[in-house]
Amino acid sequence: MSFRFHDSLTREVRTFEPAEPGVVRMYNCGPTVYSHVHVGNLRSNVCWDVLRRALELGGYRVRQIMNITDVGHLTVDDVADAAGEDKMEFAARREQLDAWGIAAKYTAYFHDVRRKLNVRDAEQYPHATAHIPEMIAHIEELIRSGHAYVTPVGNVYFAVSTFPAYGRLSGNTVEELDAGARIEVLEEKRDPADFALWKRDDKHQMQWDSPWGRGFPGWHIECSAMARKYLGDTLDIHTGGEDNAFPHHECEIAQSEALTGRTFARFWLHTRFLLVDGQKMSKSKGTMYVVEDVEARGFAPRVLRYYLLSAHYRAPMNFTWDALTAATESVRGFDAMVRRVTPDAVAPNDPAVAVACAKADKDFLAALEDDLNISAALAAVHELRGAMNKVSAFSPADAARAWGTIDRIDSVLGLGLRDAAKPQDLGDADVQRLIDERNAARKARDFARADQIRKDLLAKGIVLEDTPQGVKWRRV
RNA sequence: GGCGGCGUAGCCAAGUGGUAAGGCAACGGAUUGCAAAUCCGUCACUCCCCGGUUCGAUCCCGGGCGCCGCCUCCA
Repeated sequence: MSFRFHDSLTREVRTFEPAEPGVVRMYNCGPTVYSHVHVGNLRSNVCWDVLRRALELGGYRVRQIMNITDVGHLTVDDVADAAGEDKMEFAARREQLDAWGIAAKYTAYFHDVRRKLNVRDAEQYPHATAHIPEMIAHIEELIRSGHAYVTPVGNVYFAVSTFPAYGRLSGNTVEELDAGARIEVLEEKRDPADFALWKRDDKHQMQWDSPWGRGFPGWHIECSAMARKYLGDTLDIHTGGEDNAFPHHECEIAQSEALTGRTFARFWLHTRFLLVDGQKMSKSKGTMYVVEDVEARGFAPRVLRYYLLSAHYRAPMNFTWDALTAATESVRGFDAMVRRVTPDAVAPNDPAVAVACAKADKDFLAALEDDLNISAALAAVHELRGAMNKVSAFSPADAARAWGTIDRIDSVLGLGLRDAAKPQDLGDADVQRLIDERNAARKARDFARADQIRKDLLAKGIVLEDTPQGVKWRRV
Protein backbone atom coordinates (compact mmCIF):
# COMPACT_ATOMS: atom_id res chain seq x y z
CA MET A 1 0.00 0.00 0.00
CA SER A 2 1.07 3.53 -0.51
CA PHE A 3 -0.26 7.03 -0.04
CA ARG A 4 -2.35 8.78 -2.64
CA PHE A 5 -2.84 12.53 -2.55
CA HIS A 6 -4.83 15.06 -4.48
CA ASP A 7 -2.42 17.36 -6.27
CA SER A 8 -3.86 20.83 -6.85
CA LEU A 9 -1.62 21.32 -9.87
CA THR A 10 -2.87 18.34 -11.84
CA ARG A 11 -6.25 18.29 -10.05
CA GLU A 12 -6.14 14.58 -9.61
CA VAL A 13 -5.39 12.02 -6.95
CA ARG A 14 -2.07 10.36 -7.65
CA THR A 15 0.09 7.77 -5.98
CA PHE A 16 2.70 9.40 -3.83
CA GLU A 17 6.30 8.33 -3.80
CA PRO A 18 8.94 10.73 -2.49
CA ALA A 19 11.86 11.54 -4.76
CA GLU A 20 14.24 10.02 -2.24
CA PRO A 21 12.95 6.67 -1.00
CA GLY A 22 11.81 6.79 2.58
CA VAL A 23 12.24 10.54 3.05
CA VAL A 24 9.54 13.12 2.50
CA ARG A 25 10.48 16.75 1.99
CA MET A 26 7.51 18.85 3.02
CA TYR A 27 7.22 22.63 3.06
CA ASN A 28 4.25 24.23 4.82
CA CYS A 29 3.35 27.84 4.21
CA GLY A 30 3.28 29.20 7.73
CA PRO A 31 1.80 32.19 9.50
CA THR A 32 2.30 35.87 8.92
CA VAL A 33 2.99 36.98 12.45
CA TYR A 34 1.21 40.27 12.79
CA SER A 35 -1.76 39.12 14.86
CA HIS A 36 -3.11 36.13 16.78
CA VAL A 37 -3.46 32.88 14.89
CA HIS A 38 -7.15 31.97 14.83
CA VAL A 39 -9.01 28.68 14.57
CA GLY A 40 -8.86 28.87 10.78
CA ASN A 41 -5.09 29.04 10.82
CA LEU A 42 -5.13 26.23 13.30
CA ARG A 43 -7.15 24.05 11.01
CA SER A 44 -4.42 24.06 8.42
CA ASN A 45 -1.76 23.57 11.07
CA VAL A 46 -3.60 20.57 12.42
CA CYS A 47 -4.21 19.20 8.92
CA TRP A 48 -0.55 19.30 8.01
CA ASP A 49 0.41 17.95 11.38
CA VAL A 50 -1.87 14.98 10.76
CA LEU A 51 -0.39 14.58 7.29
CA ARG A 52 3.11 14.55 8.70
CA ARG A 53 2.15 12.08 11.44
CA ALA A 54 0.33 9.86 8.95
CA LEU A 55 3.40 9.76 6.72
CA GLU A 56 5.47 8.80 9.73
CA LEU A 57 3.03 6.06 10.66
CA GLY A 58 3.43 4.90 7.08
CA GLY A 59 7.14 4.54 7.69
CA TYR A 60 8.52 7.70 6.14
CA ARG A 61 10.97 10.08 7.67
CA VAL A 62 9.46 13.53 7.21
CA ARG A 63 11.58 16.61 6.82
CA GLN A 64 9.05 19.31 7.57
CA ILE A 65 9.85 22.99 7.15
CA MET A 66 7.45 25.79 7.97
CA ASN A 67 8.24 29.42 7.29
CA ILE A 68 7.46 32.31 9.58
CA THR A 69 6.58 35.37 7.55
CA ASP A 70 7.82 38.19 9.68
CA VAL A 71 8.40 40.71 6.93
CA GLY A 72 5.35 42.88 6.65
CA HIS A 73 4.42 43.23 3.00
CA LEU A 74 2.28 45.84 1.45
CA THR A 75 -1.35 45.65 2.26
CA VAL A 76 -4.17 47.86 3.26
CA ASP A 77 -5.57 45.19 5.55
CA ASP A 78 -8.37 46.87 7.43
CA VAL A 79 -7.07 50.33 6.77
CA ALA A 80 -9.67 52.31 4.92
CA ASP A 81 -7.35 54.72 3.21
CA ALA A 82 -5.52 52.40 0.84
CA ALA A 83 -2.24 53.99 1.70
CA GLY A 84 -0.43 50.74 1.25
CA GLU A 85 0.61 50.48 4.82
CA ASP A 86 2.55 47.46 5.84
CA LYS A 87 0.69 44.88 7.93
CA MET A 88 3.48 44.62 10.41
CA GLU A 89 3.69 48.36 10.67
CA PHE A 90 -0.05 48.73 11.05
CA ALA A 91 0.01 46.25 13.90
CA ALA A 92 3.02 47.99 15.35
CA ARG A 93 1.30 51.34 15.40
CA ARG A 94 -1.77 49.79 16.97
CA GLU A 95 0.22 48.15 19.71
CA GLN A 96 3.00 50.69 20.06
CA LEU A 97 5.66 48.14 19.35
CA ASP A 98 8.01 48.27 16.43
CA ALA A 99 7.63 45.82 13.58
CA TRP A 100 10.26 43.53 15.04
CA GLY A 101 8.53 43.50 18.39
CA ILE A 102 5.24 42.59 16.78
CA ALA A 103 6.81 39.74 14.89
CA ALA A 104 8.49 38.39 18.01
CA LYS A 105 5.31 38.63 20.05
CA TYR A 106 3.09 36.84 17.59
CA THR A 107 5.67 34.25 16.65
CA ALA A 108 5.83 33.26 20.29
CA TYR A 109 2.05 33.21 20.48
CA PHE A 110 1.84 31.01 17.40
CA HIS A 111 4.14 28.43 18.93
CA ASP A 112 2.33 28.50 22.25
CA VAL A 113 -0.99 27.80 20.62
CA ARG A 114 0.43 25.22 18.26
CA ARG A 115 1.85 23.28 21.19
CA LYS A 116 -1.45 23.53 23.03
CA LEU A 117 -3.03 21.72 20.11
CA ASN A 118 -0.26 19.15 20.19
CA VAL A 119 1.03 20.15 16.76
CA ARG A 120 4.50 18.70 16.58
CA ASP A 121 7.62 20.75 15.98
CA ALA A 122 8.70 21.00 12.39
CA GLU A 123 12.34 20.41 11.63
CA GLN A 124 12.85 24.15 11.26
CA TYR A 125 10.82 27.35 11.29
CA PRO A 126 12.91 29.67 9.14
CA HIS A 127 12.14 33.37 9.48
CA ALA A 128 11.96 35.49 6.37
CA THR A 129 13.94 38.29 7.97
CA ALA A 130 16.81 35.89 8.62
CA HIS A 131 17.09 34.94 4.95
CA ILE A 132 17.43 38.22 3.12
CA PRO A 133 20.82 37.27 1.63
CA GLU A 134 19.36 34.06 0.21
CA MET A 135 16.49 35.99 -1.32
CA ILE A 136 18.81 38.58 -2.82
CA ALA A 137 20.97 35.84 -4.32
CA HIS A 138 17.88 34.21 -5.77
CA ILE A 139 16.73 37.49 -7.29
CA GLU A 140 20.15 38.22 -8.73
CA GLU A 141 20.14 34.87 -10.42
CA LEU A 142 16.72 35.54 -11.92
CA ILE A 143 17.89 38.88 -13.25
CA ARG A 144 20.99 37.29 -14.73
CA SER A 145 18.93 34.66 -16.51
CA GLY A 146 16.51 37.23 -17.88
CA HIS A 147 13.51 36.21 -15.80
CA ALA A 148 13.52 39.42 -13.79
CA TYR A 149 14.27 43.05 -14.43
CA VAL A 150 15.14 46.14 -12.45
CA THR A 151 13.15 49.32 -12.96
CA PRO A 152 14.68 52.78 -12.95
CA VAL A 153 13.58 53.42 -9.37
CA GLY A 154 15.17 50.22 -8.18
CA ASN A 155 12.24 47.82 -7.93
CA VAL A 156 12.70 44.31 -9.21
CA TYR A 157 9.93 42.36 -10.92
CA PHE A 158 9.58 38.84 -12.15
CA ALA A 159 8.77 38.85 -15.88
CA VAL A 160 5.80 36.55 -16.15
CA SER A 161 6.14 36.39 -19.92
CA THR A 162 9.39 34.44 -19.52
CA PHE A 163 7.60 31.62 -17.71
CA PRO A 164 4.91 30.10 -19.95
CA ALA A 165 3.55 27.79 -17.27
CA TYR A 166 2.50 30.76 -15.15
CA GLY A 167 -1.15 30.28 -14.26
CA ARG A 168 -1.20 26.53 -14.43
CA LEU A 169 -1.75 26.00 -10.72
CA SER A 170 -4.57 28.47 -10.27
CA GLY A 171 -6.19 28.15 -13.66
CA ASN A 172 -5.61 31.83 -14.22
CA THR A 173 -3.99 32.97 -17.43
CA VAL A 174 -2.03 36.11 -17.94
CA GLU A 175 -4.68 37.31 -20.38
CA GLU A 176 -7.46 36.88 -17.86
CA LEU A 177 -5.43 38.59 -15.22
CA ASP A 178 -5.09 41.53 -17.53
CA ALA A 179 -8.84 41.64 -17.89
CA GLY A 180 -9.32 41.38 -14.16
CA ALA A 181 -8.07 44.90 -13.63
CA ARG A 182 -7.70 44.12 -9.98
CA ILE A 183 -3.98 43.81 -10.06
CA GLU A 184 -1.64 46.67 -9.62
CA VAL A 185 -1.00 48.34 -12.94
CA LEU A 186 2.20 50.28 -12.82
CA GLU A 187 3.90 51.93 -15.69
CA GLU A 188 7.22 50.54 -14.63
CA LYS A 189 5.99 46.97 -15.08
CA ARG A 190 6.44 45.35 -18.43
CA ASP A 191 3.33 43.27 -17.90
CA PRO A 192 0.62 43.99 -15.34
CA ALA A 193 0.90 40.44 -14.06
CA ASP A 194 4.59 40.82 -13.23
CA PHE A 195 5.08 40.58 -9.51
CA ALA A 196 7.57 42.20 -7.18
CA LEU A 197 10.73 40.46 -6.06
CA TRP A 198 12.19 43.50 -4.37
CA LYS A 199 10.67 46.82 -3.48
CA ARG A 200 12.78 49.84 -2.88
CA ASP A 201 11.49 51.90 -0.01
CA ASP A 202 13.54 53.76 2.52
CA LYS A 203 10.53 54.64 4.66
CA HIS A 204 9.56 51.05 5.37
CA GLN A 205 10.35 50.08 8.96
CA MET A 206 11.92 46.83 7.90
CA GLN A 207 14.49 47.41 5.22
CA TRP A 208 17.76 45.97 4.06
CA ASP A 209 20.57 46.89 1.74
CA SER A 210 20.50 45.25 -1.64
CA PRO A 211 22.18 45.70 -5.01
CA TRP A 212 19.13 47.77 -5.94
CA GLY A 213 19.12 50.03 -2.93
CA ARG A 214 17.54 49.83 0.52
CA GLY A 215 14.21 48.11 0.49
CA PHE A 216 12.42 44.89 1.31
CA PRO A 217 11.66 41.62 -0.45
CA GLY A 218 8.45 40.76 -2.26
CA TRP A 219 6.15 38.36 -0.49
CA HIS A 220 6.63 35.29 -2.62
CA ILE A 221 10.38 35.14 -2.79
CA GLU A 222 10.92 34.06 0.82
CA CYS A 223 9.31 30.67 0.32
CA SER A 224 11.24 29.95 -2.85
CA ALA A 225 14.53 30.89 -1.25
CA MET A 226 13.96 29.15 2.07
CA ALA A 227 12.44 25.99 0.65
CA ARG A 228 15.45 25.63 -1.59
CA LYS A 229 17.91 26.30 1.20
CA TYR A 230 16.46 23.72 3.57
CA LEU A 231 14.99 21.09 1.29
CA GLY A 232 16.65 21.49 -2.09
CA ASP A 233 15.35 22.27 -5.56
CA THR A 234 12.44 19.87 -5.47
CA LEU A 235 9.93 19.42 -2.66
CA ASP A 236 7.82 16.31 -2.38
CA ILE A 237 4.91 18.17 -0.84
CA HIS A 238 4.12 21.85 -0.60
CA THR A 239 1.07 22.87 1.40
CA GLY A 240 -0.98 25.95 2.10
CA GLY A 241 -4.47 27.32 2.48
CA GLU A 242 -6.68 27.50 -0.56
CA ASP A 243 -6.08 31.22 -0.74
CA ASN A 244 -2.37 30.64 -1.21
CA ALA A 245 -2.76 28.92 -4.55
CA PHE A 246 -2.99 32.26 -6.26
CA PRO A 247 -1.01 34.35 -6.33
CA HIS A 248 1.47 33.10 -3.78
CA HIS A 249 2.12 29.54 -4.92
CA GLU A 250 1.78 30.43 -8.56
CA CYS A 251 4.55 32.95 -8.12
CA GLU A 252 6.69 30.57 -6.11
CA ILE A 253 6.58 28.04 -8.91
CA ALA A 254 7.62 30.66 -11.44
CA GLN A 255 10.50 31.97 -9.33
CA SER A 256 11.80 28.59 -8.36
CA GLU A 257 11.46 26.72 -11.61
CA ALA A 258 12.77 29.63 -13.67
CA LEU A 259 15.88 29.43 -11.55
CA THR A 260 16.47 25.71 -11.18
CA GLY A 261 14.81 24.32 -14.27
CA ARG A 262 13.42 21.58 -12.02
CA THR A 263 9.97 20.80 -10.70
CA PHE A 264 9.51 22.91 -7.58
CA ALA A 265 6.94 20.75 -5.81
CA ARG A 266 5.79 17.30 -6.81
CA PHE A 267 2.50 17.57 -4.91
CA TRP A 268 0.54 20.66 -3.97
CA LEU A 269 -1.93 20.21 -1.13
CA HIS A 270 -4.35 22.95 -0.18
CA THR A 271 -6.84 23.09 2.69
CA ARG A 272 -10.23 24.63 2.29
CA PHE A 273 -11.20 27.43 4.61
CA LEU A 274 -12.85 26.93 7.93
CA LEU A 275 -16.17 28.77 7.93
CA VAL A 276 -17.95 30.00 11.02
CA ASP A 277 -21.72 29.55 11.04
CA GLY A 278 -21.59 29.01 7.31
CA GLN A 279 -19.79 32.22 6.58
CA LYS A 280 -16.22 33.22 6.11
CA MET A 281 -14.59 34.24 9.35
CA SER A 282 -14.71 37.92 9.85
CA LYS A 283 -13.11 40.25 12.25
CA SER A 284 -16.05 42.63 12.19
CA LYS A 285 -18.55 39.87 12.96
CA GLY A 286 -16.32 38.71 15.78
CA THR A 287 -16.01 35.22 14.37
CA MET A 288 -12.24 35.09 14.14
CA TYR A 289 -12.05 32.90 17.17
CA VAL A 290 -8.77 32.19 18.88
CA VAL A 291 -7.95 29.30 21.17
CA GLU A 292 -8.70 31.38 24.22
CA ASP A 293 -12.26 31.90 22.99
CA VAL A 294 -12.69 28.16 22.62
CA GLU A 295 -11.30 27.50 26.07
CA ALA A 296 -13.50 30.20 27.56
CA ARG A 297 -16.50 28.23 26.29
CA GLY A 298 -15.26 25.24 28.22
CA PHE A 299 -13.68 23.23 25.41
CA ALA A 300 -10.25 21.75 25.93
CA PRO A 301 -7.58 22.30 23.28
CA ARG A 302 -7.55 18.59 22.53
CA VAL A 303 -11.25 18.75 21.73
CA LEU A 304 -10.56 21.58 19.31
CA ARG A 305 -7.78 19.54 17.78
CA TYR A 306 -10.08 16.56 17.36
CA TYR A 307 -12.75 18.73 15.82
CA LEU A 308 -10.37 20.38 13.38
CA LEU A 309 -8.94 17.09 12.20
CA SER A 310 -12.29 15.32 11.96
CA ALA A 311 -13.14 16.71 8.54
CA HIS A 312 -11.34 16.11 5.29
CA TYR A 313 -8.67 18.72 4.63
CA ARG A 314 -10.00 19.42 1.15
CA ALA A 315 -13.60 19.94 2.19
CA PRO A 316 -14.97 23.17 3.58
CA MET A 317 -15.63 22.92 7.27
CA ASN A 318 -18.19 24.82 9.27
CA PHE A 319 -17.21 25.80 12.79
CA THR A 320 -20.09 25.88 15.27
CA TRP A 321 -20.25 25.53 19.02
CA ASP A 322 -22.63 22.60 18.60
CA ALA A 323 -20.02 20.83 16.52
CA LEU A 324 -17.51 21.29 19.33
CA THR A 325 -20.00 19.79 21.75
CA ALA A 326 -20.30 16.74 19.53
CA ALA A 327 -16.51 16.56 19.30
CA THR A 328 -16.36 16.62 23.08
CA GLU A 329 -18.55 13.53 23.20
CA SER A 330 -16.39 11.69 20.70
CA VAL A 331 -13.24 12.44 22.63
CA ARG A 332 -14.91 11.41 25.87
CA GLY A 333 -15.85 8.15 24.21
CA PHE A 334 -12.24 7.50 23.25
CA ASP A 335 -11.12 8.36 26.77
CA ALA A 336 -13.66 5.96 28.22
CA MET A 337 -12.35 3.22 25.96
CA VAL A 338 -8.69 3.64 26.81
CA ARG A 339 -9.38 3.74 30.52
CA ARG A 340 -10.83 0.25 30.27
CA VAL A 341 -7.68 -1.11 28.76
CA THR A 342 -5.79 -2.01 31.92
CA PRO A 343 -3.99 -5.31 32.43
CA ASP A 344 -5.70 -7.75 34.75
CA ALA A 345 -3.29 -10.48 35.88
CA VAL A 346 -5.99 -13.12 36.25
CA ALA A 347 -7.88 -12.37 33.02
CA PRO A 348 -7.56 -14.88 30.21
CA ASN A 349 -6.57 -13.86 26.70
CA ASP A 350 -9.50 -12.90 24.53
CA PRO A 351 -8.98 -13.66 20.83
CA ALA A 352 -11.34 -10.82 19.93
CA VAL A 353 -8.73 -8.30 21.06
CA ALA A 354 -6.11 -9.39 18.58
CA VAL A 355 -8.65 -9.52 15.78
CA ALA A 356 -10.04 -6.07 16.50
CA CYS A 357 -6.60 -4.52 16.88
CA ALA A 358 -5.30 -5.97 13.66
CA LYS A 359 -8.35 -4.71 11.81
CA ALA A 360 -8.12 -1.25 13.33
CA ASP A 361 -4.43 -0.95 12.48
CA LYS A 362 -5.06 -2.00 8.93
CA ASP A 363 -8.18 0.06 8.29
CA PHE A 364 -6.84 3.18 9.98
CA LEU A 365 -3.68 3.39 7.91
CA ALA A 366 -5.40 2.34 4.70
CA ALA A 367 -7.91 5.17 5.13
CA LEU A 368 -5.18 7.74 5.70
CA GLU A 369 -3.29 6.49 2.69
CA ASP A 370 -6.35 7.26 0.61
CA ASP A 371 -5.77 11.02 0.42
CA LEU A 372 -6.17 11.32 4.19
CA ASN A 373 -9.69 9.95 4.35
CA ILE A 374 -10.07 10.93 7.96
CA SER A 375 -13.74 9.99 8.19
CA ALA A 376 -12.96 6.41 7.26
CA ALA A 377 -9.96 6.45 9.60
CA LEU A 378 -12.09 7.62 12.50
CA ALA A 379 -14.72 5.02 11.68
CA ALA A 380 -11.99 2.42 12.21
CA VAL A 381 -11.23 3.93 15.59
CA HIS A 382 -14.89 3.87 16.57
CA GLU A 383 -15.08 0.26 15.56
CA LEU A 384 -12.11 -0.48 17.78
CA ARG A 385 -13.82 1.41 20.57
CA GLY A 386 -16.88 -0.79 20.29
CA ALA A 387 -14.80 -3.95 20.31
CA MET A 388 -12.70 -2.90 23.30
CA ASN A 389 -15.76 -1.94 25.30
CA LYS A 390 -17.07 -5.45 24.93
CA VAL A 391 -14.01 -6.97 26.54
CA SER A 392 -14.76 -7.59 30.20
CA ALA A 393 -11.14 -7.74 31.34
CA PHE A 394 -7.80 -7.51 29.56
CA SER A 395 -5.07 -10.07 30.11
CA PRO A 396 -1.63 -8.45 30.31
CA ALA A 397 -0.89 -9.66 26.78
CA ASP A 398 -4.17 -8.31 25.42
CA ALA A 399 -3.72 -4.98 27.17
CA ALA A 400 -0.25 -4.63 25.70
CA ARG A 401 -1.52 -5.48 22.26
CA ALA A 402 -4.44 -3.05 22.54
CA TRP A 403 -2.15 -0.29 23.70
CA GLY A 404 0.12 -0.91 20.76
CA THR A 405 -2.78 -0.19 18.44
CA ILE A 406 -4.04 2.75 20.47
CA ASP A 407 -0.57 4.28 20.50
CA ARG A 408 -0.24 3.93 16.75
CA ILE A 409 -3.60 5.55 16.20
CA ASP A 410 -2.90 8.33 18.65
CA SER A 411 0.49 8.95 17.08
CA VAL A 412 -1.57 10.43 14.25
CA LEU A 413 -4.60 11.85 16.07
CA GLY A 414 -2.47 13.37 18.81
CA LEU A 415 -5.20 13.33 21.44
CA GLY A 416 -2.95 12.29 24.31
CA LEU A 417 -4.87 9.09 25.00
CA ARG A 418 -2.08 7.74 27.21
CA ASP A 419 -2.56 10.68 29.52
CA ALA A 420 -6.32 10.33 29.39
CA ALA A 421 -5.98 6.76 30.65
CA LYS A 422 -3.86 7.66 33.64
CA PRO A 423 -5.69 7.53 36.92
CA GLN A 424 -6.61 11.03 37.81
CA ASP A 425 -5.31 12.47 40.99
CA LEU A 426 -8.03 13.85 43.15
CA GLY A 427 -5.67 16.36 44.62
CA ASP A 428 -8.36 17.34 47.02
CA ALA A 429 -8.74 15.47 50.25
CA ASP A 430 -12.18 16.95 50.77
CA VAL A 431 -13.44 15.44 47.56
CA GLN A 432 -12.13 12.02 48.49
CA ARG A 433 -13.74 12.34 51.88
CA LEU A 434 -17.08 13.08 50.20
CA ILE A 435 -16.77 10.02 48.02
CA ASP A 436 -16.00 7.90 51.06
CA GLU A 437 -18.92 9.43 52.88
CA ARG A 438 -21.20 8.68 49.95
CA ASN A 439 -20.02 5.08 49.89
CA ALA A 440 -20.83 4.81 53.58
CA ALA A 441 -24.26 6.29 52.96
CA ARG A 442 -24.90 3.85 50.15
CA LYS A 443 -23.91 0.97 52.36
CA ALA A 444 -26.38 2.19 54.93
CA ARG A 445 -28.94 2.54 52.10
CA ASP A 446 -29.24 6.24 52.80
CA PHE A 447 -29.64 6.98 49.10
CA ALA A 448 -30.96 10.47 49.58
CA ARG A 449 -27.72 11.41 51.27
CA ALA A 450 -25.64 9.55 48.67
CA ASP A 451 -27.37 11.24 45.78
CA GLN A 452 -26.99 14.63 47.37
CA ILE A 453 -23.24 14.15 47.62
CA ARG A 454 -23.07 13.02 44.02
CA LYS A 455 -25.04 16.08 43.00
CA ASP A 456 -22.75 18.37 44.96
CA LEU A 457 -19.70 16.88 43.29
CA LEU A 458 -21.30 17.24 39.88
CA ALA A 459 -21.73 20.92 40.62
CA LYS A 460 -17.96 21.03 41.04
CA GLY A 461 -17.52 19.35 37.69
CA ILE A 462 -16.85 15.86 38.98
CA VAL A 463 -18.83 12.94 37.62
CA LEU A 464 -18.99 9.74 39.63
CA GLU A 465 -19.31 6.36 38.02
CA ASP A 466 -20.16 3.33 40.13
CA THR A 467 -18.50 0.31 38.60
CA PRO A 468 -17.99 -3.26 39.76
CA GLN A 469 -14.39 -2.24 40.42
CA GLY A 470 -15.46 0.57 42.70
CA VAL A 471 -16.26 4.22 42.29
CA LYS A 472 -14.53 5.96 39.40
CA TRP A 473 -14.71 9.62 38.68
CA ARG A 474 -13.79 12.07 35.99
CA ARG A 475 -13.99 15.75 35.38
CA VAL A 476 -16.62 17.07 33.01
C1' G B 1 -17.00 38.64 -15.60
C1' G B 2 -12.87 34.42 -15.16
C1' C B 3 -11.46 29.89 -12.29
C1' G B 4 -12.78 26.11 -8.72
C1' G B 5 -15.59 23.41 -4.96
C1' C B 6 -19.98 21.71 -2.69
C1' G B 7 -25.42 20.11 -2.05
C1' U B 8 -26.25 12.38 1.39
C1' A B 9 -31.09 11.28 7.74
C1' G B 10 -32.32 16.52 13.27
C1' C B 11 -26.79 17.74 13.01
C1' C B 12 -21.59 16.28 11.28
C1' A B 13 -19.98 13.06 7.48
C1' A B 14 -17.78 8.59 4.20
C1' G B 15 -18.89 6.07 -0.13
C1' U B 16 -20.03 2.88 -4.62
C1' G B 17 -22.99 1.94 -11.48
C1' G B 18 -26.48 -2.84 -8.62
C1' U B 19 -29.77 -0.59 -4.56
C1' A B 20 -26.52 3.88 1.30
C1' A B 21 -19.82 3.50 6.48
C1' G B 22 -19.14 5.98 10.98
C1' G B 23 -20.10 9.78 14.71
C1' C B 24 -23.40 13.21 17.60
C1' A B 25 -28.43 13.70 19.05
C1' A B 26 -33.10 10.97 19.78
C1' C B 27 -36.05 6.68 21.06
C1' G B 28 -36.73 1.42 23.06
C1' G B 29 -34.32 -2.49 25.99
C1' A B 30 -30.34 -4.77 29.31
C1' U B 31 -27.59 -3.23 33.53
C1' U B 32 -27.97 0.12 38.02
C1' G B 33 -30.87 1.46 44.74
C1' C B 34 -31.31 5.79 41.25
C1' A B 35 -27.77 7.67 37.97
C1' A B 36 -23.29 7.67 35.06
C1' A B 37 -20.56 4.51 31.96
C1' U B 38 -21.16 0.28 28.89
C1' C B 39 -23.84 -3.26 25.82
C1' C B 40 -28.16 -4.66 22.44
C1' G B 41 -31.83 -2.63 19.16
C1' U B 42 -34.49 1.39 16.23
C1' C B 43 -33.47 5.73 13.19
C1' A B 44 -32.29 8.02 4.80
C1' C B 45 -37.12 3.64 0.67
C1' U B 46 -36.89 11.73 -3.93
C1' C B 47 -28.66 10.39 -1.63
C1' C B 48 -30.98 19.25 -4.22
C1' C B 49 -34.39 19.31 -8.89
C1' C B 50 -35.32 17.96 -14.17
C1' G B 51 -33.82 15.31 -18.33
C1' G B 52 -30.38 11.58 -20.72
C1' U B 53 -27.09 7.09 -21.05
C1' U B 54 -27.79 2.09 -18.85
C1' C B 55 -30.87 -4.07 -17.54
C1' G B 56 -30.05 -0.77 -13.39
C1' A B 57 -27.51 5.87 -11.09
C1' U B 58 -26.97 8.72 -5.24
C1' C B 59 -22.52 7.71 -7.90
C1' C B 60 -21.70 8.85 -15.57
C1' C B 61 -23.52 13.00 -19.15
C1' G B 62 -26.53 17.60 -20.03
C1' G B 63 -29.51 21.52 -17.95
C1' G B 64 -31.32 23.98 -13.73
C1' C B 65 -31.63 25.75 -8.49
C1' G B 66 -29.03 26.74 -3.99
C1' C B 67 -24.59 27.52 -1.08
C1' C B 68 -19.25 28.50 -0.67
C1' G B 69 -14.31 29.86 -2.04
C1' C B 70 -10.33 32.10 -5.13
C1' C B 71 -9.30 36.01 -8.76
C1' U B 72 -7.86 41.64 -2.93
C1' C B 73 -0.13 39.52 0.49
C1' C B 74 -6.81 35.99 5.00
C1' A B 75 -4.53 29.15 6.33
